[in-house]
Amino acid sequence: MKNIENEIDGKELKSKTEWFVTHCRRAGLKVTPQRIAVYQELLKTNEHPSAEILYQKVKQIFPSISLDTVNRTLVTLSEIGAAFVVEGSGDAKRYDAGSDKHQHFKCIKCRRIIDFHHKPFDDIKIPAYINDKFKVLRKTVYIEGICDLCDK
Amino acid sequence: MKNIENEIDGKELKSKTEWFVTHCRRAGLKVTPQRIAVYQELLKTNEHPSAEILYQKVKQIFPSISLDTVNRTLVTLSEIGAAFVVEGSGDAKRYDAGSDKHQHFKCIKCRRIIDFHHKPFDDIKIPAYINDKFKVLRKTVYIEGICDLCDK
DNA sequence: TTGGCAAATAGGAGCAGCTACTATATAGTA
DNA sequence: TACTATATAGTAGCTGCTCCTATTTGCCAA
Ligand SMILES: [Mn+2]
Ligand SMILES: [Mn+2]
Ligand SMILES: [Zn+2]
Ligand SMILES: [Zn+2]
Repeated sequence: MKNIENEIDGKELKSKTEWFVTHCRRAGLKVTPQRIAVYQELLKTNEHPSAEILYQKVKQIFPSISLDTVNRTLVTLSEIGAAFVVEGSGDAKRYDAGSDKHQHFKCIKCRRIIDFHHKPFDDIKIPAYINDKFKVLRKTVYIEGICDLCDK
Repeated sequence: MKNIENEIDGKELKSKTEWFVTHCRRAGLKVTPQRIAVYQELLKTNEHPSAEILYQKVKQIFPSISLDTVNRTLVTLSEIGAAFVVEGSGDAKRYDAGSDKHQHFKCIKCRRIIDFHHKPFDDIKIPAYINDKFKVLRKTVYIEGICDLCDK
């Protein structure tokens, strides 16, 4: 098992931010401190935070930011491929800036979303009749259950 | 490809309802006309309706039913395994009474959820380190993209 | 460097989709 | 048939966005 739970280091944070800045410019988006802050907070965690959680974090270093800006920023990040939504049912949307291929285990009790990477899941083949009929953009595998902390 | 788009026939509706009734009794749940109606409407469609859609349908034959009852009933159905939620992001929960193994294609434009069945997706193996650490309840594979109707 | 402007933000109102509450009704049973 | 725990209808309340408007700001061009 490839452990992908280690946090991002300062060097990677910097290089990813640089990529993000050029990527924004290329997409005709302004590089605002709010956007940088939201993106960096998302990069720094592997807890798949909701907009509200990110809002609380960014507010500590940027007290005037609004929740709406965080939400809009997250939509923008998704559009340019700098983040994506991890699907959930009913609860708040959860975001991920992870660029490496990986999958998720979701605890139905505590709602934790835990990264793992299982190579065979990357390689599952989409049947031809789906590719012929639809324009496929993404395939997703996830596992649900009770996590180690909740199962006592 | 196994076509699973055909609608349920009267015979199957009846037998599934009978199963549902005994299953409710066994679980100590009362068999109310509202529960039967919601369950049957869910059986009759393969469009993965939201609570609101089901509410509109059931109301036609049961005008006094409340949206809350539909929502509560759907939670109950999920608890006893008579239905499940198809995950989505942000929108209303979508429900499925399908008992046969199958997967979903989700159109990101029109939000249609289309059934298909690809045997290899049933058989994907969960890595041992996940099974060892967590109690696995479900594994899910889905495909996202643009459906044939939206892609013009 | 500075000025103009389109894009972005802050703050708040509005809305959808549940979920909780309470009085009434009813399924299961004795 | 009568009793009681469960379920329902109607409504209020809550969460998580999304829309609206006035103000600010990043970016570009002069
Ligand atoms: Mn992840
Ligand atoms: Mn289905
Ligand atoms: Zn847990
Ligand atoms: Zn579509």
